[in-house]
Amino acid sequence: MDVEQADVNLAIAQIAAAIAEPARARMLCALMDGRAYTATELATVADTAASTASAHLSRLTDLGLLHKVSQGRHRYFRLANAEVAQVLESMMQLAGQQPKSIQSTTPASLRFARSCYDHLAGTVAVALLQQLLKLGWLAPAPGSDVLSASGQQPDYQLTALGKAGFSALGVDYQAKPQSKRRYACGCLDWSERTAHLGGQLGALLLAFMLEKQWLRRMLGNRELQLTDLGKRQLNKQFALQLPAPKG
Amino acid sequence: MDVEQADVNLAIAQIAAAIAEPARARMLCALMDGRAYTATELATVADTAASTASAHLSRLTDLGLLHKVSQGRHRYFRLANAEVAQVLESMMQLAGQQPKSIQSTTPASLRFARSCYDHLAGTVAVALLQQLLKLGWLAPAPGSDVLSASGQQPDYQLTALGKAGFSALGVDYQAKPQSKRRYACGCLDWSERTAHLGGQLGALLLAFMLEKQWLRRMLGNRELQLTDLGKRQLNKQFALQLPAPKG
DNA sequence: AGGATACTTCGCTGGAAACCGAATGATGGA
DNA sequence: TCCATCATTCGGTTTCCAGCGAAGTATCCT
Repeated sequence: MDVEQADVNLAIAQIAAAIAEPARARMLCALMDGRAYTATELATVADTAASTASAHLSRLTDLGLLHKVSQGRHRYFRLANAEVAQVLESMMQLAGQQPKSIQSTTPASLRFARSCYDHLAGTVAVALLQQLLKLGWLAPAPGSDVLSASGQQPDYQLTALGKAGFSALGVDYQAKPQSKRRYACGCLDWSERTAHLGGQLGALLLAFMLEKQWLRRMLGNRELQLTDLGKRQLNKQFALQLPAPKG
Repeated sequence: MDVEQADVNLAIAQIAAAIAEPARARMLCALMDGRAYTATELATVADTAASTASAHLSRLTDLGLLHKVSQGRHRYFRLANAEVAQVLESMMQLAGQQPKSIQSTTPASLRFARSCYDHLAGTVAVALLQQLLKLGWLAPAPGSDVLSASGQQPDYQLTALGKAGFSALGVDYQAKPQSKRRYACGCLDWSERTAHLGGQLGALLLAFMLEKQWLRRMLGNRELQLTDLGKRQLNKQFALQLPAPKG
């Protein structure tokens, strides 16, 4: 057996060892839904102390099985790529079962709409970003990884269509050159686990929606309430269909 | 998380743990060529003592990753099914390499043609069985697993075509009712690692080929020499193309 | 029948790693 | 600015298992 082959075997053994620990296997299975989870959540899934979970997550990340995205004081972990999912998928098949994901225990009202720093987050925000991309108002910026393969959230740029649309709405999309902040970028949504719109444009948009009474701040927390006006306007301006906020 | 999900995670962890040990990973990678290897060979691949390898192989077999076939004093191990190979394949892909197999160190002359107890084995025998199946002289017996999924080698039966063919050749395919021995069955070939023809019919066929001088016994070991006559006859009677015996 | 070969079982040892709690950064919210 | 929360690092304990050799069983080869 030649040296190169031995390397492959060793690599396989390392990968398998990373999955072999029941706590880590639980984490990885939970991540099979393709979303990102925080370290604390994964500690819950794994049923271990936070410190133990942290060590597990470090190992999985170092080995390249997971991808880590820091956002504020949270660390979001997701599967690094499709190949990792493929390995887990094939093992699940061998185990004779189908993948499931863990249940989210986030309060429904917070999941629906809330502020994320200075921009909108939650179900509404995720749907809005996807709609803006679908309508062609926004486009991924050149050189930006759409699927955040690099671990960075993608950048977006306004299209001509988007500029016209926001102008017509009365949104001053011409951001003041506020320091070096990114203009428009994806921001990982902690309830939906996919991106919503962040950056300067996201902040402008939230300010606009609050000013126009599409959204109302709830007292005491980051929850936002979508008004009837807001619901109608989102539907009218962006053809956005939303489910009723549960809870 | 519900109970059923926890079971899946645990199963995955167990599978991964079985692959995680470098020695076992080496064995499994060697088995990726789909052939069967003996415990001793796999101990060599794993670079461990025979006793250690035996424990590893037991674990892999108990977990359902390997299949064990006893033949004489040898134990042949192979991957249990395609799903296992799929898991390893995906891990190899993740490791960024392609599978290779270990080199066989069997003397070439022995690999080509030899006796296996009382029937023919080696490259010639494997090719012959496949040709008999292809020509329709033999067919898998009903209720017999063709791919030895049950761990048993498959049984075969002579078709009408086969009976006519052997009659014309002068092979007395009507075996004497020798105890309870199987009439025609696959027999794992230790150099080719796929089945050749065993059982009463296999024994009859070898006797016939020796009598007709298609094969000659070499002195001192189980090696058999394919004569020029034998080569011509195999080609004429069975349309069998053979590579030249190397070594 | 006897000797060689293939494999397994047993008992023991050593090293690797999973685990937790406490202490220490890092960040957001009031 | 202070506090709460999220996450990581550190130290010490415990559990697990891979490893070997020796002895035992099965099978073959002559």
